[in-house]
Amino acid sequence: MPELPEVQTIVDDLQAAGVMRRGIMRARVFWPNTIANVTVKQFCRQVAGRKILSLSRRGKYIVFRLSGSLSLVVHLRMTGRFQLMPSDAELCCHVQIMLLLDDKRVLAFHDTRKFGRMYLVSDPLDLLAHLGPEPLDNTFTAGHLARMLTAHRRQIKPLLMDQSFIAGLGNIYVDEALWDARIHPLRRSDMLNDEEVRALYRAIRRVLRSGLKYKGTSLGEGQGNFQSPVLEHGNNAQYLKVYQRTGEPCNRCQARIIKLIVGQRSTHICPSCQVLK
DNA sequence: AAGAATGTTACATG
DNA sequence: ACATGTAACATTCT
Repeated sequence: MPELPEVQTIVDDLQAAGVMRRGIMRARVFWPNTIANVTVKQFCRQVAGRKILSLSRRGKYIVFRLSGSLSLVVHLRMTGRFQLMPSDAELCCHVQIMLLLDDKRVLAFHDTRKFGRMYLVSDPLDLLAHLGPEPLDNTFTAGHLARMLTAHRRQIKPLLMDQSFIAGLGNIYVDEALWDARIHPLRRSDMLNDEEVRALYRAIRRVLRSGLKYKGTSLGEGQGNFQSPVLEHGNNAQYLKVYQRTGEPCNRCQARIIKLIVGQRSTHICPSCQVLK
């Protein structure tokens, strides 16, 4: 569910809520499969007594750097979220992991579909090495994107969704970026002209910045929907131009938005603005 | 009640 | 080797 702006919002919220410098008294695991690379027993033993030194994001991963050269790396997948609550609060049945902090608060990992994963690693770079560049980094330029695109001959949408190509984009923001750049999702990556590549570069950064500005995209009130650790929804949904707007008029040309399937994912386009050449 | 859902990955096929 | 398709993970919402 969460893409770069949602994950960054979660990291920012946890920092603002004062999670850094807090100690972890103990951990409880309710869904063992959430722990990806060690046993539940190892996880609980390793995490207890450590202090949270820093929090950061890489792609759609959250990295908790802990004391003693250990990092807790979390991927929320479709429905993962963090909740901060008093230690005497009742835990929802979808809470899969619970971290008891030394200030009488609980950092709960809530995940209805149970696809989320946590890793304990000594060096996060090992786990994150497969990721492509950060799209909002200063070092990521349009020229850089152009070279990356011509190195493949793939459909542009699945390529942008590929985390080893570029990190942090998912189904919503890719659809939005392609609409913004007027590019059909099935266009071959190496066939875009310079103008289209520059438009795509600007569009990717624009839609991500919009998501960040409005603290993420929440599409409804359901269990799987995006919610930040302080239990707030993001406000970016109102600025979406195509995602989940099937049948509604295009903001540029009034043509009706249509839905198609690309790379097994639902895809929303304006059939008039985004033509397959 | 069938189908879809903000993600990733292993495996199969062309 | 590379591009693409399928299934799996598990649950809720429409």
